[in-house]
Amino acid sequence: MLSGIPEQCCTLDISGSEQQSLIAMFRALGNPIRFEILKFLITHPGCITGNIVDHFPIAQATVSQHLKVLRDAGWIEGETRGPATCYCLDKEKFAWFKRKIGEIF
Amino acid sequence: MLSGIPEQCCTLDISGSEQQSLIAMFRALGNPIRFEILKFLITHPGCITGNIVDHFPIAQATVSQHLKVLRDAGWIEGETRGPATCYCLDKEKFAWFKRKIGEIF
DNA sequence: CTTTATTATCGTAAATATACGATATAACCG
DNA sequence: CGGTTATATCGTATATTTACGATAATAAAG
Repeated sequence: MLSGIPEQCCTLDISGSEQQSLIAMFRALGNPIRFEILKFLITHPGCITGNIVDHFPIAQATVSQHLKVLRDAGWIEGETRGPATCYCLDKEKFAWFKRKIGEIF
Repeated sequence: MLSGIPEQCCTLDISGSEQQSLIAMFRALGNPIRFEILKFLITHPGCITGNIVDHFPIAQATVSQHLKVLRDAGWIEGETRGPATCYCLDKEKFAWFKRKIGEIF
C-alpha cells in the first residue's frame, strides 16, 4: 500500500550557489588530514606551507593539494609572504558557515 | 631559510572518537544528493524510504545506501514502521554538532 | 642573471565513493 | 505457510579522491 509523500511542513533557507558553497565546506572537512590541517592552522597562527609539511607525515605535494581544497572551499586564506604562503582561518567565511547551519536546520 | 613552527597559541577541544564522529558528519553532508535528502527529510517529517525514492531521480538501492551513510554518521534516525522505515533528523546529534562547531573553532 | 628557497601544478597509480540491477531480508496479510 | 510490499545488501562498473615523484613557477638574495 503506497502512501503519498507527507506534506511539506516548512522550508529551509538554503539553495543554489549558497548550498553548493556549504556542501563544499562540508566535503572539505570530511577528510581526517584536512581536519587536522585546519586544527593546526588555528592553533598555530602564522603557519606557512612548510610548517605543515614538517608536521604531517605526507608529501609536500599532497599538503599543497589539501590546502587548495580548504582554500577553494573557503575555510582558509593564503597570503604570499616572500617566497612562502602564510595560511590562516577565513573568519568571515567560518562565521557565515555557523550562521547558515543555525538558520537552516 | 627555514623558520621553526610558530608557537601553539591555543588548543581545540576535539580529538579521538569525537573528532572522528564530527568528520563523518562533515563527510556525509559533503555530497549534494545526501544534502538534498536531509533537506527533504526535515521539510517532510514522517517520510519513508519510498517517498525519497519517488522524489529523487536515482535508484532505490542508491537511496538506501545514502540513507545508511546519513544514519551511520548520526544525522538521521530510522524507525521501523511495518514493512517500511520512517526516517527523521536526529535532533540530539545535530544539537551536538552545532555545539561542537561553536566550541572548537 | 643565476642561485636558492618555497610552493604550486602535472601526470599517474592506488584507494575510495557512487551508482545500478539483482537478490536477500523483514513485516504484514490472508 | 505463501504472497505482497518495502527496504537493505551484494556484486560490480565507473567516477572521484588521494597520494606521490617530478617539474614548473615565484620571490628573494647575491
